[in-house]
Amino acid sequence: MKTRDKILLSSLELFNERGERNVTTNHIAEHLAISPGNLYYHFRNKSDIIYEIFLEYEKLVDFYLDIPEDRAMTLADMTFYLESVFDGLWSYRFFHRDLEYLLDSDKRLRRDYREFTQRCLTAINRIFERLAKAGIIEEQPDALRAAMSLNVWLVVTNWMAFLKTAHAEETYANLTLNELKQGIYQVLTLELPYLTPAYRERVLALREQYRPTLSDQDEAAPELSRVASR
Amino acid sequence: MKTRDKILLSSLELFNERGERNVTTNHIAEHLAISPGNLYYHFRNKSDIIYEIFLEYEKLVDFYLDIPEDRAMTLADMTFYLESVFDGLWSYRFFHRDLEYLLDSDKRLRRDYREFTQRCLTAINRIFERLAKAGIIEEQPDALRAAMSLNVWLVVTNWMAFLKTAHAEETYANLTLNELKQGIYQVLTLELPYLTPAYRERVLALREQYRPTLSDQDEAAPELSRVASR
DNA sequence: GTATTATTAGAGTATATACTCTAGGGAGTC
DNA sequence: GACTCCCTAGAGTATATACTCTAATAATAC
Repeated sequence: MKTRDKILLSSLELFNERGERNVTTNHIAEHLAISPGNLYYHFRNKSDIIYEIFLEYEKLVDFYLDIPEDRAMTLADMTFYLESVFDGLWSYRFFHRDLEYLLDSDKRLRRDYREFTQRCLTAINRIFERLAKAGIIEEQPDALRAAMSLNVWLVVTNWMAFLKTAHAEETYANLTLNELKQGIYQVLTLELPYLTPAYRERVLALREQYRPTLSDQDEAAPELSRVASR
Repeated sequence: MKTRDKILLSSLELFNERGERNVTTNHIAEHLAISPGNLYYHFRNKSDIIYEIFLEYEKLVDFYLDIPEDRAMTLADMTFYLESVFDGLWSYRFFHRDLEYLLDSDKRLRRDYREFTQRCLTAINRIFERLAKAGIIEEQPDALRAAMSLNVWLVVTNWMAFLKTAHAEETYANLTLNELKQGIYQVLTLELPYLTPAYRERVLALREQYRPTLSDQDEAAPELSRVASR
């Protein structure tokens, strides 16, 4: 593997583990057992590393959220979208942690992220449209669907931050993909009132699979899981 | 005003303006035209300053979310809760920006914030209970109400971050309290399907008052407002 | 082989940051 | 006046951080 790619990979790994703020370029070089000079030969600065990682993230999610138009949408499709999005969030989880600082430090990133958000919102909107067309949820006026999509986005992008604050200990290392996917429970909660009678039971059953469990939660905070799942 | 209080006030102001990460203790001292030594006479370290500011924030929100039990809840009450919470978010808006880093750097803060979140969730839950009792929303099973409350929390605490990323420019200074309160539109969107026929129209009208407007939004991102409000 | 280019090491640097230390001023008390 | 206590100034420091510079080595082209 090329040094350049190794740098990107290690950076992502360290950022995810410790948070971008706690990872310096020297750390990255040290972790790879290369010199700082070498690192700066491949990247002009730290921002460039982050920006390239973002481009990967963007590409991944864009790929996941590419909605085929040739057939009716199924529940399996919806599950795939949800699972994929949370997989993406997981793989690049450092990103949303320091998002605002990152956007303030890099104009390209701000611009691109803004457009990325926009595309995601549009994709969510389209998924709702298609779910309605497939008879899974009821048709809704455009304005409502847009507001619902935005709420889905807010819940999805904030779920991880919530989980981390809900933990008792420094949770950055502790968090698991499984816990993260309990966010799907919350997203499906948003959809509940709009389900058609034909699909209601099936979606409820699906949702049940993501219900937060006591065992997954931090034992030091049992009251939380109780509130979230009672 | 005592120097100690001036330090807290200036810190909050600078944190809100520039983000905690971009404000050093030396900046704070300089802004107040006092010496670093003086600052450190009053506070052992930066964490202590942040912690005390959090205690104020906590106190404020706890005060806002103290739900009286002696009478039926009204729409005006609900509006008050929503407005108050967003006022609080606004006054201490630096806090949620760097939340995860702050919690990782201060165990007291992590513990207290966790309990704070818990209290807020409980309060939201109680508000839903009382709204149901007052005939404003339909009664819901406990589990659903809990999941809904959590979604409200996620939307409320993430709304500001979303707004800031939606802006084209460094938006930290640009954001206004008015824009922030459009988050109420999103929260009311969550409640819509559960409203009783008796109150449906009134809440829709209330919600309309918070609908994001084009003029408030960044002109460089008109497509966003369109999606959010069409 | 030789010339050229790509890659790497590693010491070094300018700046920033959180925080310390010492000396002393002012106000009240005796 | 002297003593005490609270507060303040401001120079200073250890460490970290992003990044640079030079020289050398490996790879490739001719």
